[in-house]
Amino acid sequence: MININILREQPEQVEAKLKERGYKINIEKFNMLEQERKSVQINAQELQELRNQVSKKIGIEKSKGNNIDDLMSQVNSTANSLKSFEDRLVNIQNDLQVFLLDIPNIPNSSVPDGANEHSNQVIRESGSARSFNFAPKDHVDIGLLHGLDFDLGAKLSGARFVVMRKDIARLHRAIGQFMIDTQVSEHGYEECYTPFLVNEDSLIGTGQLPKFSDDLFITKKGNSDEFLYLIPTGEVTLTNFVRDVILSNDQLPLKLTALTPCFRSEAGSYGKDTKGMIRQHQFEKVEMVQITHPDKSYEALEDMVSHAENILKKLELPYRVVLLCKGDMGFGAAKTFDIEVWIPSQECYREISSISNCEDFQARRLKARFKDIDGKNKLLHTLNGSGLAVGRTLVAIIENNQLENGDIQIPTALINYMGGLKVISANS
RNA sequence: GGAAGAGUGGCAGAGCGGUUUAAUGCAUCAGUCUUGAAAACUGACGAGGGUUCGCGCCCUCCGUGAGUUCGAAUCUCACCUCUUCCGCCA
Repeated sequence: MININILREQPEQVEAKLKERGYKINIEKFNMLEQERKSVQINAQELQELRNQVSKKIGIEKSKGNNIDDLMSQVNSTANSLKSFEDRLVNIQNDLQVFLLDIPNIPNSSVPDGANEHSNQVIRESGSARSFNFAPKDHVDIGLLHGLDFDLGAKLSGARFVVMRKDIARLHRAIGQFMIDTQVSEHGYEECYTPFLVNEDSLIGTGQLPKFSDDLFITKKGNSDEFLYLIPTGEVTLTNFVRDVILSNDQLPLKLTALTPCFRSEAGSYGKDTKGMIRQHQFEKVEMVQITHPDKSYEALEDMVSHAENILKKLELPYRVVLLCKGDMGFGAAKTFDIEVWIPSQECYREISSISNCEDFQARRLKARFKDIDGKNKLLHTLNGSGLAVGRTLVAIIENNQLENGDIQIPTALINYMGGLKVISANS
């Protein structure tokens, strides 16, 4: 949620900045809502004050045994209009909230202009795409030899689900373990285990709701009308740790990580990446979250990018770091770096991590604050990023490390996690 | 799933229809004293919002949501969470 005060004071600037990221804000509507809110709120509060004072008097006079009829009629005469102003205030504040919750974050000034991914900037590349002396296969064909079974996934659950068996299943598990171990032991994150089902408040806090309910899976509790959402990312649970919390300065930064499954409906991506593991309804991801002092968040963003890069370096996978332009960023982000890994079969880089500084956008929704040295409560900054997506990493390893006979070479960093296995063989 | 009890400011804990501005203690912060610290003393000390150039004034919040009342932390109803016991269960 953007700062309503900035919207009040500099509506034109806000409008211009949001336009750059492709959002048209209705300033006229906002001004109307604000104007009404103001007058209704003042009226309501004045009547409340009157009621409070008269009620107090009634108590005093009554205890003295005096007649209170006049006071009673005085307060009763305003009761109806008080009720109506109070109701109107609730409604108008609701409308304002809905209006504000719909608005995406304002991009940081260091974010390049541009309407879509074509304007993203490649910051750096690492490693070079391996040259094959045979025609490399894609991970679906190689995976077929190793226990990667999309047909079985479809039978059990439908499209965009997969079953892994044998060495591939183990490799997948090894990747996740390796990643979270590295985040904890080398990068100083606190390991967490969180629920995978969350309530509405949590999703509003991180910005998935109310706007993007289409992208989520909803679960019903038995036959009751209670329901919970499956998390689309570990960001939701980890970031919501600080919802309604006031941290002290010495608790910052909070660095959290978790290996969680993620569930996405992928509504609106029909026909995109239909083959293979790139885009699944269910996948695993190691999430990094940092909760920082507002002065430190951009430093933390750079750190988090390096933390994700470190994983790819250890896995010896070629990748590049991309700075997203204004038009390509997610709803809550003020600045985002994507890390893309080389996928030989597609001869292109594909997103394997996305790391964002949300500044105080989520913190305002979450009421996540800290007590500054001046004793005032101020909003924190929240950052999140993948470190990394496990399924896509598996794809990258399968394809980049394939041998001509269909075997897959295990990256050195994972050999211990594979019980010493250096190659997984198609015949085993 | 059943039974009983409980949810009040950072923590502990009083208040159970009006003169409360939520007592008191601990913790925290500032000051006095001290070479310094501790102790003692003095004072400050929840959150959000409205309005004002500012001092300030005002509103809302005692698990959540409805309700009763001129007036609710206090009464009623529903829900949530926690504790204890019983049942079931990985």
